[in-house]
Amino acid sequence: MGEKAAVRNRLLPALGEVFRAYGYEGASVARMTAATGAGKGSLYNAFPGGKEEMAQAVLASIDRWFETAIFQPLRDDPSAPQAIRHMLAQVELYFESGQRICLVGLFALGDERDRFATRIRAYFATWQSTLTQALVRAGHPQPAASTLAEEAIATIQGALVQARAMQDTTLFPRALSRLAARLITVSTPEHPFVLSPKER
Amino acid sequence: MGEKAAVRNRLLPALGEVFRAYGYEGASVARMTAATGAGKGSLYNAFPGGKEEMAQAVLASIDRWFETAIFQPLRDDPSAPQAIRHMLAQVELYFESGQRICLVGLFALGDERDRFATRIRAYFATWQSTLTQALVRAGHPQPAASTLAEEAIATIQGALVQARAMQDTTLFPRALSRLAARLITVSTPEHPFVLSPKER
DNA sequence: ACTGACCTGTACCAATTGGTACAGACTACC
DNA sequence: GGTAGTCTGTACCAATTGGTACAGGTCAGT
Repeated sequence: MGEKAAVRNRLLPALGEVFRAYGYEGASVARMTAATGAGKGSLYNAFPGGKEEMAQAVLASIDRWFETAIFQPLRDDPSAPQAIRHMLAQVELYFESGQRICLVGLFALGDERDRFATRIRAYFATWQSTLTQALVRAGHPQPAASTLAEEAIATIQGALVQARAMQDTTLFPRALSRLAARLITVSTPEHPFVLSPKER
Repeated sequence: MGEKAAVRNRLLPALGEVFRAYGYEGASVARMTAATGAGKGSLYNAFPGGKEEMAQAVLASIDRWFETAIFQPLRDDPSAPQAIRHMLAQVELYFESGQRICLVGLFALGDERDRFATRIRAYFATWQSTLTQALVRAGHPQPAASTLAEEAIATIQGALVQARAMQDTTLFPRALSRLAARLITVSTPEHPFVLSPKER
């Protein structure tokens, strides 16, 4: 049955928040039972692989969310500028205006990076390549689009760190709106220059 | 006598690397004795406050390093553009071209942020204000300079995350050289427009 | 109603956690 | 060379760690 899968999906959000708050090492089983309300038995029944399987499942669910909410629109939306705007809006919601951090980014920083290397790398690589595609369709020249996508992702990750460090709730939305100005051009295929709205 | 202080300073680098690798929660005393070569007795003699005091001392030593190597030049160097170039060069060295992460940024992400809140905030705030100063002296108009400094710091933090995630050793230096182009203008006080080298 | 599979709380495990106690080694100063 | 103070390795502590075992409960299909 998919019953076990249902239980897992019910537990995943709370598990994700525990990993976010305490990191991989700091996410103890006690904290997980407290956060999920589920007993140890249930936890280990749903995730026989223990902590590692829980983290893998959380990362997989994050992947799924980004895939449908962000990557697919970037690939498929007939209006690339709208897909990019949609990405920024979804990012702002997902990270709760910078109050919530990126678990993939957190895992990338520590020792646990190696354990989840392929998934972490895939998250960043897919984001960059789909965003690059959309930027090209939005009128950016090829090589610049790739660089711009790389910069955009770094800016998002960095702004999350910075916002938490400064405890400034306005910082992340500000960074995103500056990004919007840089990513979304008013160019046409015949006139592919990058102009911020202010400059026209 | 500064003997105890000397011992502490000798232990600090290794302790810093343990915190960097495993985070605050994952930095166990066993790992610290292994990394420092010092016994438990020595460790607790040098840092009676235990783990928390060790982390505080490490953060303080990072503060000191940035103060002398980066913040003071940004404030005092008669040539602001040179101070900014110096900052980027020092940052590249300090973070080992992106192979080493920013401990302050790491602590900012987790639960331990609250414990070290003032120090973490001061690190980011001082960096931004001294960089803003230098940017103004380098010819950027006031409000834009502050924004640009904020963006620069976010870019550095984000690129560190991204570089580790992608396991790409070229990414961080690339991000820094793009930053150089954005931060260092060829303007004069009478002609304070931001022009990248390519555009002139 | 019976059965079989699944689910879950409790008790338990060895190992490790951060931290303390302290005996002895070392050192500097008289 | 004695002595006071500082270091440091070892043994130890209660608490917590991730993980297992399992008895009982729940719930479907028959």
